[in-house]
Amino acid sequence: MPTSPPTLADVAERAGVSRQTVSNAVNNPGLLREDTLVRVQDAIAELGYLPNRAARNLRTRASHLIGLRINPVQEGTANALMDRFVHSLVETSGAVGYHVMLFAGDGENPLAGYDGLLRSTTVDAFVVTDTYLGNPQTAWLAGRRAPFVAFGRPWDDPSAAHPWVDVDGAAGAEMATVHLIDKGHQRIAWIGWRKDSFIGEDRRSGWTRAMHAHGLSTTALACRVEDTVSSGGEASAKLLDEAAPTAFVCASDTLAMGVLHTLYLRGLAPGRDIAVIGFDDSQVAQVVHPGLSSVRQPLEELAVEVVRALEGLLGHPPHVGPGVLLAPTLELRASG
Amino acid sequence: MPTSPPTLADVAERAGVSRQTVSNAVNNPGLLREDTLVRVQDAIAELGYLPNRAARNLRTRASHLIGLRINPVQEGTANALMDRFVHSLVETSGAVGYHVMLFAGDGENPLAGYDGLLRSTTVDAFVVTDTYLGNPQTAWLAGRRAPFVAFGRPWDDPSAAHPWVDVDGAAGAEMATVHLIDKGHQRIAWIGWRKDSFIGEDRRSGWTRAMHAHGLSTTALACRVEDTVSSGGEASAKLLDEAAPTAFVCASDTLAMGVLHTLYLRGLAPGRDIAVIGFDDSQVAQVVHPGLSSVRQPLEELAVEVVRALEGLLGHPPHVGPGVLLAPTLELRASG
DNA sequence: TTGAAAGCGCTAACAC
DNA sequence: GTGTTAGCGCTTTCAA
Repeated sequence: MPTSPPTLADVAERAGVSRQTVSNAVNNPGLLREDTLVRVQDAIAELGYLPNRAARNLRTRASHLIGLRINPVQEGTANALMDRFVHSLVETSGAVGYHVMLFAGDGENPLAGYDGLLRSTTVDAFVVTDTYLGNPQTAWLAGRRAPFVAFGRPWDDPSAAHPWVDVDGAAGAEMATVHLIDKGHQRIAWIGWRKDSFIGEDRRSGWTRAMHAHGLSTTALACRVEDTVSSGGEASAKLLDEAAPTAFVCASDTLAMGVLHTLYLRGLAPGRDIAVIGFDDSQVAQVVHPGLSSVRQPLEELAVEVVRALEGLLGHPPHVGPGVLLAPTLELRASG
Repeated sequence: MPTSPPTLADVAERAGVSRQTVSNAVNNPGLLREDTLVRVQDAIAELGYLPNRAARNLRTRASHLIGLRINPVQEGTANALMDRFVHSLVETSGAVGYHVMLFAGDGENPLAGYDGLLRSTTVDAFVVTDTYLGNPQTAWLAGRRAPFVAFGRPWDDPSAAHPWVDVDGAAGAEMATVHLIDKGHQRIAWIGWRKDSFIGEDRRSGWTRAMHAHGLSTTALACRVEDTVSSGGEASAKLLDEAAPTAFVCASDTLAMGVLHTLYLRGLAPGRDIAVIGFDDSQVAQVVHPGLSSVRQPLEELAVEVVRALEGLLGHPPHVGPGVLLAPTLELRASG
């Protein structure tokens, strides 16, 4: 920068008022007389004044920064929620004066990073996303009375008092299954994650619910595997051999890609011979031939709710609303 | 938070020294006598002291924040560089005491956001990524003497004096083409972007170079289209009809997915009948059947160079090194 | 409605 | 080596 930016004092001098009056013009314009306000605002505009963040942060004991820990990209999977979520969060929080600051998780210790940022008052609050890991952060943060909003329900502790926002995975799987039933399918298989995944079991319950509600049996039509393409491929091959399903609903697009792979090897056409629906509406689902139908999480809407919760948390007095559960949508393409 | 965190004064009192000595213990430990240092460090540890960021920022006139503008996710494409790059950047910059702060671009005005963050001294520097747009930011930032590092060469102004880091797209396309030539292909087609894309033309030149170096003709084997799956599909269909290529090198994985689509429709097996190589090594390339070979950008290494440049820029005195051009790698899968 | 005084927590400069 | 003084730019009393 050529020279240091103008300060409150510069504006005050130019407008012929005191520094406090300028501060009021910025933060409580209602307090000023009309003509004074105009004069100060003119001076602000002429000088291109903007309050110094560090000074304001020091004084108000707030950084207007939201901390978000990001994990390494999972190569070889179709997982790409974060990209969309992060962007939505940045947009939404920016609109109410907050910025998103990223920090890295080291995988080993999920708490790493949180503590330091809190103690150094670098961030005002956190958005915690990887609540599926068994969730030590949320408990720890809650114990520390640190403000945070979780993307993900407190599965293991329904009485948890922190604000959260989540997507109704069961409703998503149910929607996909009902759609297939409406198209005439009766033997609809489920390929999901291992039983220790709350999210996986939740999604699976939507499939079960839809099947049973329509008087259809789920026996031998489900399996639980690792979230990899090859697992999805093997699971679908086995199911095709042993249970002859006409459709698959999967807990992820990654698994669904495995199913498409198996169909391809067997000369079966997705959508025509066998229907396939994935989960998350990843870029992969969008560009793969012939198009993979998928349950799409409303991440934009979710970010709005997260920011709303954040505002409550950081308000005076702080306010914690009830958890918010959003309904996903079904993106239909040629596969289902 | 239950109570406000300890300050320098708290530590000083506990260690029986002055505040300045504690500050020195943190920032210039070499200045202290051994036993004093130990005493202060003990007090720091006992209290869990960490310097208050806002105060330090105010005093040192630095925020230790790097601004990164992110754009909306491009749905329907395979573009996913940012996710990997952002993570690498966060990790690398975190290691040297910087955090990455995100802000949103509004698409309309590419300068929006930059100015305010600069004037409010919210960030120390920027990392500018979307230099392909015609690049108004870099020129504007340079004119404003704002510290920034570009991911992307100053295509339109080779004399630009700002630090930049880029990936050698021509080398990537060349590598892919040479690989195909080594496998015996002679009629290798190029599907690239429209001519106004510097990056696209750069990558294309690698294909041309490899072909000519091996005495192969490029006539009628290239086309330039929009970066969409359907464009890639149509272009490859036309090329197959009119020029009978045995292999395709594409400027993006998105285009390559279009090629795979065409091959599928014609009953041609990728890799066996027709080879296909994409660009960027997206998740799509990794999970699609039967595996899409792709040129992979070394984003981790790139982030390291970006941070190195940033450190130079923010050092005393500031130092601007020459631009850095990194070589991509070739990820081979069944398609090529 | 406006201004004066104080201080957020820290570090740079200097005196001891 | 260590302590003292001053001040970064802002907002929050409180007085005028």
